[in-house]
Amino acid sequence: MKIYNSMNRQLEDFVPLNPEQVSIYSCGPTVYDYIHMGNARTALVTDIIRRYLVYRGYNVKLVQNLTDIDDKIIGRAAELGVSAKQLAHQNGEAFFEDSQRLGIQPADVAPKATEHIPEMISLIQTLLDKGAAYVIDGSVYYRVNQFAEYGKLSGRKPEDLLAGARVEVDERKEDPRDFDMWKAAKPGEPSWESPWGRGRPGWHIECSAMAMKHLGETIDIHAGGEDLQFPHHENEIAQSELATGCTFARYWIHVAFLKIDGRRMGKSEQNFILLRDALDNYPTEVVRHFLISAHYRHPLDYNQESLAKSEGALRRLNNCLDALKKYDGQFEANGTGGAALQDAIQTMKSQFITAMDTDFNTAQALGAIFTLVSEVNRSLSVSDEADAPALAQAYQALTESCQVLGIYGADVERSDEGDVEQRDQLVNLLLEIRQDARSRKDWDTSDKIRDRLKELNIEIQDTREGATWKIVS
RNA sequence: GGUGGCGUAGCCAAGUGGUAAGGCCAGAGUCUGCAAAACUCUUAUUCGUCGGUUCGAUUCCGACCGCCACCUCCA
Repeated sequence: MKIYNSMNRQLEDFVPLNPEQVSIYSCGPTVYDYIHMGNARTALVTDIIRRYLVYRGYNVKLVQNLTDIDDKIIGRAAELGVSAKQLAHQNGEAFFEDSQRLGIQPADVAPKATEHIPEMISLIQTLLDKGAAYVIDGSVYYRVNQFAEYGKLSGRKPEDLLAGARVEVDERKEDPRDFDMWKAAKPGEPSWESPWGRGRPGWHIECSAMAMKHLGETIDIHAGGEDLQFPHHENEIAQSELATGCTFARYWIHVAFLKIDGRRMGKSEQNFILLRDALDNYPTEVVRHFLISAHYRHPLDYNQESLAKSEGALRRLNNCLDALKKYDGQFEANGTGGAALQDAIQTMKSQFITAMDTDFNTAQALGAIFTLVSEVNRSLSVSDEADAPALAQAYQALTESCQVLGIYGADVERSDEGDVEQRDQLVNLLLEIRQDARSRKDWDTSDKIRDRLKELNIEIQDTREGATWKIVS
């Protein structure tokens, strides 16, 4: 298995530090609002990496943090007239809810910054003791020139950083590159007691402290949006590695940006798409398919057309899987046919693994899946029962792969079981009556049933084996 | 200004030093009382432009054009 490590800007063999358990830290959202599609992309990439590692036999411990105290939260809370704590709590809960709706499996640990203040203070103190930090007016700054490797993740040289005309100059800092780990409290803002007076943690120290607390001094995979590479991840490395003397993270994964209608999604552009809004308009699997239709290191554009394409692709997949379902488990059925299909199944399996093994190439993996879908449809269209064992295998191979990607079977049946059963019986009764009418060539009655059911979002399909129906939206 | 990335059919998107996955759309067909749905088939001598290396490049190198991201809070 290979992972593109942004630390070295190349594909590297993935060898976990501890073969018994792969550790992953994923930078979660700052909970000043509902999460948007960009957050969702990063969270989904992490989810799929984790699912795939599990599929490949690894145990995985995933930590995904929530930044629940920062300037934006304080500012937004003030606007809304609620406490920062309350706002962060609400949005944190909403984040879990939205993630679940996207079919993201919960992290093993979802630490919150405000619940790790002692760990952060302790880490800051360690850095102060090592001379890698200094205190000014109750704030603590990291002394970047104490860390010789600063810039190694983002590939930036000190002079490049210093030359940046856009760096905000804080005259009190020794070096423009220095960043705060502890911010002295301002009146009216939430604050915590510390050896340097009341204040709150800086953004970067949160992740260093929480990652190390829950995963140890060295973690296998650290993931986040590409915008976090600098300065956030760079600063995490500086803090953590200077404090422990160990490599902080062995593989750095950066997820490319999601764009909206060709433009960068941003507050200033007024084009934020919230995940919950997308999920109100499209099924979970469609949104997931869209998000993995391009490789995670390439930009992806969110627009109606793209989502419609994913809808079409999912329809094709689901039709195939629905048709295949009746063969589920029939491995021992009679018949030796389906040799070509057997080959196609093996090809799909190996292509799927090759694709995912190569830096989690979900787009390529989807290609393998859909190639087999065509193969299956072809086999199904000749409808040779001798193929049953091969079709059963195809069903299993397909659902297994799709479940790694989370594009099949994620939806939960929401309706009450009893009602569903009764509805099914009623619809089947109508179909029976319609069939009687059809055998009398009473097309008026037949069409009326079809049309009226259509109005109720129940679509009848006349096939060779008789009429079937399904709910459409 | 510095750093990095991208440019593949109508659209989206994989990919490889040896001759272009997959999806959507479109066209044709199968099925059907009609329809819808579904399924099948077809659709890039060509991978931004121009050079170079090579027996051979979309794939490597160089230049150019175009687009984008980061350097500031941001997934």
